[in-house]
Amino acid sequence: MRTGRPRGFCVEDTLDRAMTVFWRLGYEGASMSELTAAMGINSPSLYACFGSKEGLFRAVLERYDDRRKIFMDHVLSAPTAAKVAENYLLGAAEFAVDTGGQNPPGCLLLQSGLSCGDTDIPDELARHRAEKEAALRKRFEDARAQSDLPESADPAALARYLMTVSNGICVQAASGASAQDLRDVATMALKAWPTADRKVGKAKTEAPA
Amino acid sequence: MRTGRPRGFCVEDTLDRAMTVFWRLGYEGASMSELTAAMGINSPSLYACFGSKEGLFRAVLERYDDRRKIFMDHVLSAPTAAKVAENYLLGAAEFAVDTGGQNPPGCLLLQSGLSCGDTDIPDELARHRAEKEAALRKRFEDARAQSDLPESADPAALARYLMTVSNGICVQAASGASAQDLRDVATMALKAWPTADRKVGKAKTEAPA
DNA sequence: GTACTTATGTAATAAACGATACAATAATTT
DNA sequence: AAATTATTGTATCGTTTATTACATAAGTAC
Repeated sequence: MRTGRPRGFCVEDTLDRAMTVFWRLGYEGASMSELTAAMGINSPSLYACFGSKEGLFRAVLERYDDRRKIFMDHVLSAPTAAKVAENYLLGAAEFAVDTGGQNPPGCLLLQSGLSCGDTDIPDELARHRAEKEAALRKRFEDARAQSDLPESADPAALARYLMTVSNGICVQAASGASAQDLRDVATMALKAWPTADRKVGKAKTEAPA
Repeated sequence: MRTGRPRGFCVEDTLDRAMTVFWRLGYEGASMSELTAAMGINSPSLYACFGSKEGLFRAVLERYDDRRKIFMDHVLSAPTAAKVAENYLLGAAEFAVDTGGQNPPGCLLLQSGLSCGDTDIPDELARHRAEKEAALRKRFEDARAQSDLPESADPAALARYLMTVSNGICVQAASGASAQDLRDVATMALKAWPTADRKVGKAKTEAPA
């Protein structure tokens, strides 16, 4: 068994509390004293466990990703590309206003460091966001290969579109938009989703669903 | 005339340089030493002129608004609501990647302080964004009153939708998206724009101006 | 029980932060 | 020319920042 004095706190719990602080105040705005206070530990314990402030933040990011992965897996497993898009945007709308736990509305990947002073945190966050976009793109490539999307559709553009709206939704949530506001935005954005190709010589209008 | 030793620098020039720093590093990430270095003045001059770091930032915001107002006036003066939406989103796409001067891609109203430590900067920025949204909403209310928008259209929801996409575009730009990427996103988002109501038995469509 | 190993709490570290005191300077006003 | 007034450069203020020494505590291994 592991020797030495056992750790007196639960790593996951402290990460959740640190996440809330980073989320609310941003990476730079979150001071070590605020973090240790929220986590209920002293700084030496924090440094022994996470190495540095940046190390703590990366651990928080990893935990955040774990949670988002559950959501993304659910989204990506939808039967059609259109349903993937719908699940993603409506899910993002719900997620953005869900202050479950004590997290502020919005998205950690945006709030914690869209811009930053001395570190490469913004790049790191952009990379995480790009990963989500890549997952969507791949899903849409598959969909097109299976004729679930028209040939004229551009999987990368569709994925980017969804990410753009999703990020916008997070910003709106952080600014105080309501759940219904964001659902409406998501629903409207989905109206732009491509339908089957229409070839020349065929009827160009279609009845609304 | 004004007595005393004259100021040795141009206020507007220094504001532009400070804007770049805030834009790139965020409100908190921008240190006074970095600001004074970029502005080419010493801290006493800065404090004499702007009062404090926050005072400087608000002056920068005001200058930023002046510039955006020119853009918004142009957008709002478009003849139809649909054209307003198109000008706004495509304009946002151009603006977001335009690093004219030395500004980073994106939008100051997002990058400089989506989250922040000790000040109410995020609220202040949200208020500025809300003003833009309100201007759009008002324009769409007028449009609906003039039957330029269907009666079923919700001006507030339309304005919020555009702001959401616009904010998302700014985030994408800050993450390195290309101008063409963003134009494509804007174009796709515009596909969701409402067209004339179709009522049963009555033709409500009208010829475009 | 003694040695070893890891974690904890207190207190302190150097560096950076935003903000000024002060004397010198450069203009207008009388 | 003397008095007044605002700006400038240098150098520094007290705080706060992230990060550690160090002695003590709490476990396992022998």
